[in-house]
Amino acid sequence: MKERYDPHEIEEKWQRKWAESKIFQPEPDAREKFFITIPYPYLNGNLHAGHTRTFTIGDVIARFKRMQGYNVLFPMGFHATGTPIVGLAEQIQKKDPETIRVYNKLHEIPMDVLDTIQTPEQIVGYFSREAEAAMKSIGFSIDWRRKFTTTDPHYIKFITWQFNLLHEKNKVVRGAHPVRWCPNDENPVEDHDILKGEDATIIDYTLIKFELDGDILPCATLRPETVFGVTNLWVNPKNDHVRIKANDENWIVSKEAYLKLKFTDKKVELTGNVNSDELIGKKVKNPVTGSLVLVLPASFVSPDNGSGIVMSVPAHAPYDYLALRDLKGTDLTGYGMTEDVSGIPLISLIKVPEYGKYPAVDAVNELKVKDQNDPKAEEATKLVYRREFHGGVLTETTGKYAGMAVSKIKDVLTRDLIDRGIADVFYEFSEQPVICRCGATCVIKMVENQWFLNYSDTAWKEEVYRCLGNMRIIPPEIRVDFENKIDWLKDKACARRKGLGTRLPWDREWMIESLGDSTIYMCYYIIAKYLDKFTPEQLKEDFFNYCLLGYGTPEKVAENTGIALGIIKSIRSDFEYWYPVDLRSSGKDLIPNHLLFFLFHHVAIFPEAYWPRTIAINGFVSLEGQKMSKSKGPLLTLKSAVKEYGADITRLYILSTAEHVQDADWRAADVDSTRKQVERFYKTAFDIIRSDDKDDLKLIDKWMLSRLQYRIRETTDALDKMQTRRAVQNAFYLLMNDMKWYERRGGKAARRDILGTWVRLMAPFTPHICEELWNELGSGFISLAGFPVQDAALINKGAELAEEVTANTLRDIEEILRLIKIKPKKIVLYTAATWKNTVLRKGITMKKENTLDMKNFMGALMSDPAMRAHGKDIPKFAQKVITDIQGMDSEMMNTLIEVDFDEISALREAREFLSQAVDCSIEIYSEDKPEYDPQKKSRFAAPMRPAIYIE
RNA sequence: GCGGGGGUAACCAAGCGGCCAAAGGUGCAGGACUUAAGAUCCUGUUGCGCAGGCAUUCGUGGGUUCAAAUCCCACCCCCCGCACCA
Repeated sequence: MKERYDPHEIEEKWQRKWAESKIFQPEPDAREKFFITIPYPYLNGNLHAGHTRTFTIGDVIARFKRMQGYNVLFPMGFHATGTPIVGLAEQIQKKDPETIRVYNKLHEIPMDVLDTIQTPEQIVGYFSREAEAAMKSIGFSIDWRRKFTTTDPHYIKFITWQFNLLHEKNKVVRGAHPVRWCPNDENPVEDHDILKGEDATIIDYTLIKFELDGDILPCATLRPETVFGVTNLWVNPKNDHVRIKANDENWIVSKEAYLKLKFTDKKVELTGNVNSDELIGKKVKNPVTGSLVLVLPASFVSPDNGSGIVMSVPAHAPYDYLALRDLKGTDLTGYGMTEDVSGIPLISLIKVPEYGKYPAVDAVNELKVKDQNDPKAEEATKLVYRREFHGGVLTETTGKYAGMAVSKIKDVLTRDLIDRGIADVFYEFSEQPVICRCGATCVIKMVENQWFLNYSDTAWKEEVYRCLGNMRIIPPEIRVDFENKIDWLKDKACARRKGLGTRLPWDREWMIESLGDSTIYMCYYIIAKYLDKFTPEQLKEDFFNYCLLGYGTPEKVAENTGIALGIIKSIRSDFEYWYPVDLRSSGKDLIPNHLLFFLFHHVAIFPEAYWPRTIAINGFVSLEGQKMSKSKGPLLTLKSAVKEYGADITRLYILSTAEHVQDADWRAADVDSTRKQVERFYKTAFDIIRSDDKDDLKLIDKWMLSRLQYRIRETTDALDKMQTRRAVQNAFYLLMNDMKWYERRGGKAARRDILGTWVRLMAPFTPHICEELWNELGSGFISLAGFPVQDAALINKGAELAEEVTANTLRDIEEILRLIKIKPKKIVLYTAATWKNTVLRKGITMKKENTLDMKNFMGALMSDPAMRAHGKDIPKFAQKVITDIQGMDSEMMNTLIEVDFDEISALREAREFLSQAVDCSIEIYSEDKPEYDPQKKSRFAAPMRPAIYIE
């Protein structure tokens, strides 16, 4: 080995040797298997620091498990399905300047190369080559024989089989669903297509059909239960209204609402204009209560929201109450009305703790809202809504719904009303307007005949729950996330009109959406090793049915497909060996989508024995505090990080900077300091390897070996819980500090031994440098060596206490010297008298028996004749001992009473060290027999705390 | 709004009932080494203190306990997700 640490040389060398010796290409054997997968990367860019983190965590666990003796399978593939790559190809072909800039600067693709990746196929080819090279350059222990891309013909056969199966099992069904739609492009709009209104969500209003002489006045509301409290309808005289035919009904709505309705699943046809005067002053029938109510004018009614016709519930809606109040004294005879509007009685239907019978009235008074045009009306509305939603209960007014919580009523009631034919659902953006990149205003369109995965199916959800219940989730806190998301998941459209991927086998104009085709592909890694043994055409349904599900017989499959019988049998037995997935480790962004679907599809397709075992989640990576972005920057590619720092330093840094779901922040300054630490590690190791220390083990060696056991235990425990940061802290930084102290204390004899363990402890994190060092220390690859196991026999509490006393004493002396600011001539230490140790032990014993108080303690002590000799010193000391013991944890107490610790000889062994450290001669006595004690300092000695006298 | 996570010293970040004035790293200051710089190693980094001590700290305000950064209650602030998009 070389004296100077050269990461790139070492890393290339060991990566070559790993590949040559094929040590990461596992085959089934007698060992217990461990199958770990990380979601394959999507090929619309280069791997970045986020991938680096997720994949490195996976690799560390793979290496850790391998060293623990598991037969580890860690494969990798590439995801290319969907629309982004097609879109990217179009942008590159168009030479879109922004795209060119992003891919040249952020993704570091040279301009001449960029010219050669014009088609989706070229893009996929380029990025998969780059990704593989990058993952190799950072030393991932991946079995590359099993790589594939989701656009491969073999894979398409696999997905075809899967979807046919799901279709048969009724997991794929037909339906309609609302999407954001650009009428100009005639396409659904995705987030990045939106110019304005990105945050707008689709909310569903209930449309309640009030009747007017054979016409229907639909009123959109988010609170359908308030239909029981309707006193009138509102129409804005300034708005334009139209009469339309909606399916078989005649509706009257605002002109704007008509335009929106055209995109819904209703067949609408314009049949004429309607003047506001034709509506205002008329009486309409409430379809739910049957009562007749007036249509009245109000200025707050917007034509853009809902149908443009609003039902009025003044008891619970501040706007309605205000508008009604505003009408007081207004002359309505122009509308042909003679009714006294001010006499309309309010109808209360919700009881809520914060308010009286009419919450809207109370809120308006509370906030002193002037009229319907006062901005505070909005505030009052939100306040009432919030309180009624959370604390409100429906009253008798609502008939059979009385007693229900407001928060629970909406879906139930809407369902009931739709079933009775007196309501509909109407979708509306939560914010308006929503503008497409092309400049057009977006609408909500019902996409018909869409294919769905019916995730909302409760029986299916139950199975997923059961699966989750038997799984390990890391970290455990996020289990509740999964539970919530399972509840929340609705049917998911699983087909698209464009993009790369697999066609829906029974409806070939649709492409299978790309999240659906990546749910059970982990089992495909098992097949992927054999791809040269058959053509895609040979992969018929019964091949998968047998190999993955065990249906049928291998002989029949061989006959039917022409695939060699032996191959079919091998694949099936490989599957039975490797499956299920033991660990799927992923970034937290995939929880509400991919990981959820991963579970759903596994429970739908496989028997319980093959359901996933563990999911682990990690957070994102930011750069110098800034959020990373593939499309906007900043971006740090894996390739450039490794190029600059080397694989081991990059790995160690990214693992040590954050734990679990926390986001990691990549800071160049900190990476630099990691590099220094790694260099120091290398230098320390180099010195030890070069040296030739043979000596008997001293107390300090025993201390160091004892510390090492503790670090082994912590590192192992941390890795079991996938706490990479804690693992690195223990295996690297804390152990490094132990080594510093050990060397400072003159430790030598155990160094080589310790290094052998240390290097193995570090091997999962920094495998290359550890191979290089192991090459000098052990035999074979360290990647295949045994992970250190704690040796309880090497734990030496006595040695640890000795070092603790030494270190504490040194600190005390230094503190005193700092304060008195003199150059000492001589320092004298006095260890505590025997009787004080006896008192301490007695105190601890009594504490453990829960009998320790001053009275008991004194009684017990004074009953001992040997103690009475110190009678006058005992009370004060006993008091101090009680206080000290109160602050001790049980481990410390046990150590102090169980370990036979000779304080004075420990200090004597450390005398030379202490003396050098403070540059002064040191004498050590026991308080029992202080040969030199001019200031009577020895009486201040306490166990583990020698008295100090400085001349 | 709903759901989840989080607020700890100059900064990042551990700790989640007791050796906690609080791990580790960074930064800063001092010292050792060196011709010097760098690297490395020590020491310090809330305040006060000429004997190892004391006082006050862990978002804010209350409470429980012999003992709270850690448990309970209320409040304030920050971050993330809410879909048909990978």
